[in-house]
Amino acid sequence: MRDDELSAELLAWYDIHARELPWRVGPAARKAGERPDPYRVWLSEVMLQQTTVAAVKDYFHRFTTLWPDVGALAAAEDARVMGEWAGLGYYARARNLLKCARAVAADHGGRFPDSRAALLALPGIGPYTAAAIAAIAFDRPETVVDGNVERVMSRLFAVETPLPTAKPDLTALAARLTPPERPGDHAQAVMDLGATICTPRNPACGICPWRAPCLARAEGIAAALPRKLPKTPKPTRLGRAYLGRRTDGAWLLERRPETGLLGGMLGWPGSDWAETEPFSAPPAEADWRPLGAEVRHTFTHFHLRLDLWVVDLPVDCIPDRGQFLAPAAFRPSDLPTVMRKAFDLARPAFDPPGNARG
DNA sequence: TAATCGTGGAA
DNA sequence: TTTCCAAGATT
Repeated sequence: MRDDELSAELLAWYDIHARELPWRVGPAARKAGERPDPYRVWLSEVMLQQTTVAAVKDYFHRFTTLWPDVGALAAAEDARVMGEWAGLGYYARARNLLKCARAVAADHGGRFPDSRAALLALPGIGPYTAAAIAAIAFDRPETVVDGNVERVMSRLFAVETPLPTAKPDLTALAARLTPPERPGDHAQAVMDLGATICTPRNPACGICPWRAPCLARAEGIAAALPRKLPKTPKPTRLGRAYLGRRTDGAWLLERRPETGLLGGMLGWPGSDWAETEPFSAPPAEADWRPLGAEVRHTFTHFHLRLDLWVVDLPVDCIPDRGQFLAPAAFRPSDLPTVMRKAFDLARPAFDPPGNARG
C-alpha cells in the first residue's frame, strides 16, 4: 500500500472516530474552515507532555477559565500559576509556560508564531510540541513524533530496534506518511489511533484501519513493540519535613528554588533527600515532635520516605527558613502532591486554630 | 549523551 | 505491591 493510501485510510477512520477533546476542533468543523485557538493548542500540548488526557482535562478547564488568552496568562503572578499547576507534575513545564506566554506577549505581539522553527525557539516548546502546534493550529505539514507515533510506526513497519535508538528511523517513517493536505488532522489521527486502538498492552488490531498493511500484526509481534531498553531500578531516598503552625493558624512554608525537583513550588521546610539519613536543622527553634508517620512517594527516578515533624509556634516566632502563610492565603491544593500528602497526614495533629490545647 | 524531572491509573 | 506508562523538554 502506498504512503498516500495509508494516510487516506487513517483520515477516513479519523473522520468517524476522532476523540472529542476540549482543546480540539473536530474533523467536521475543521473541514468547514474552523481552526483551533493556538493558545489553547499550546496550553493543551504542554499539559499533555508525559501526562494523560484524563489528568489534563480539569487543569485545562481551570487554566482557560482563569486565563482565557496568552496575554492574561502573561500578566498572571508566578505563585498563582504554580499553584494552579500543583498536582500535575513536571513543574518546569509551568515555569516555562509563563516564560513562553511572556515571550509571546512581549516579542510576538501576543500571537503565537506559526512556523515550527519559531515555535521551537520558545521556552518549553521542543521538537514534538513545535510540530504539534504548527500542524494542528496552523495546518503546516509538520510531523509530530510522540510516544503514540513511535508505537504506531514501530508496529506498522515492524521496527524491532529498541527505543530510543529507533527514534530517528521512526521519525522518518512518520514523516513519509504525513500528507500535504490535512496535516493537523493526520497528526491527531495517528495519536488517536495510538491512544484508542494501537495501545501499549492489548492493541485492538481487529478494528484497526491499518490492520491490513501492519507488518507487526502479520508477524504476530504487535503487542511486543516498540521494544525498549531496560530501565534502571529506583533507589529509595530518605528525608525529613517540618510542619509548623503558628497559634494564629499561619503555616510555615517555603518557596523551593527555581531549578531542580519541585522547582518554584511551595513546600514544607526540611532536609535534603538522600539515600542515607540526612541531617537537618529545623526551620525555627521550637520543641518539634515526631509525628510517627511518614510520607511514601515515588518520583520519576527514586522512591522517597519522608519523616514528618510537627510543632505549634508562638505568634512572635521568627523562623530561620521559610515564611508564614495565613490560613486565608494558604490553599493545600497549591502544594505539589508529595507536600500535600505530608499536610494530609499531619493536619489532624493540630488543634483547630485559636483553640486552647487541652 | 544520559540524567533529570511528577503523578495517578491500570495491569 | 510493583511495574509500566502517558500528546517530552532541558541541560
